[in-house]
Amino acid sequence: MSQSVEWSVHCCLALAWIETDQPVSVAALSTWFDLPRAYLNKGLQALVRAGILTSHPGLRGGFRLARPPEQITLLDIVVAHEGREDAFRCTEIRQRGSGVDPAAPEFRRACAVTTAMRKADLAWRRELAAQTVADLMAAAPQAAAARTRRRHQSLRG
Amino acid sequence: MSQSVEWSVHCCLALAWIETDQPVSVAALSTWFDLPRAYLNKGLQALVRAGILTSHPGLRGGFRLARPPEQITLLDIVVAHEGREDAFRCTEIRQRGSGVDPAAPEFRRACAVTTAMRKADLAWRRELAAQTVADLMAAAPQAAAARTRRRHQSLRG
DNA sequence: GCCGGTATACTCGGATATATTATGTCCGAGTATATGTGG
DNA sequence: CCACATATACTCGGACATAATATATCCGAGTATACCGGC
Repeated sequence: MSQSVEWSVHCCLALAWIETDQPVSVAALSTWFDLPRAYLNKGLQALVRAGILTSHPGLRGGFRLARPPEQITLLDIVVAHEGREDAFRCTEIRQRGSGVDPAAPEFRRACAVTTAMRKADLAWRRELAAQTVADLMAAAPQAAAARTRRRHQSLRG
Repeated sequence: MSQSVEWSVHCCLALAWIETDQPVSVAALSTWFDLPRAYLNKGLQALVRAGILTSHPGLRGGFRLARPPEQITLLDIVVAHEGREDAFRCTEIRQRGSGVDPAAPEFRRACAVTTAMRKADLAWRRELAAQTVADLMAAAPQAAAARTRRRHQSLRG
């Protein structure tokens, strides 16, 4: 899985802990987490396209959460990066080779292999969808939230 | 996910349906499924290293299942290709940046983000481990098994 | 007819290219702010 | 002192390189078979 997913989740957490409407620049976030600024920006753009964040150009610009942390799931963030399609791609190799009629009734039903894989994929997605950014905020230690707010304060000073 | 996973599962199904101890060459398998022979071989080698298949060189050589279909899970096959580690890689970015003491007590506990991701990963693995090749044999239409056996017969003729 | 040695055709296995994707970098368009100027 | 035009510094956004990985291919080492000659 893309590294950007991890970065994005931590950035969303930080933006949620700030508890303010003023945007946070990618420069600040990249400094806080010691990440390559330009590439982090690329990842956050994906979240903007997915409607998870909103971006604001100009001085004092940056990124904000597009909606409350309770309404942002891990699945949302993962899908923003990896896309909505399953990790397992069925290419229907059961229909390949000579002497196979693609119109045969047996192919009306989905491939058994694909069905099994999709079942696992759905379980994975179900767990991701059950965890919101707000849940992570509650699970993380208070020190993490405090550190984020401290860092945010020291921006203006 | 690697394409080889799909190929491997279908090959294991074929080997199970054959119901014989004589090995099947990668040449035959690649013909049956219309796949690149050499690259399919590479994928099956991974299964051999994982102990799922056994390989037999020489004339009339090929691949066999190393154990009964009931004892081969989808997780076994996936792990043989993708490795045992989680798709999500935690790089502990919570500890990065200036003014963070890596020895702080808060870091004794696992990263909340990683924990959430791992929970989803475990659910995925649980579903994969619950499905054996034998289960797939039962779920697939009889026509698939029959076609495989027919193909195997026509090898010697 | 039977046995043993040998040639052979076929097998896997790993070393070697190519294509695709992920990662990383750079610079420009655009905007909110700060500043200076005139009223 | 206030309003306004302007300059400016800072923002994101996408176009452009590089590294890593997945995909594909080729050729060699090794083996079970088939063949052939000798007994």
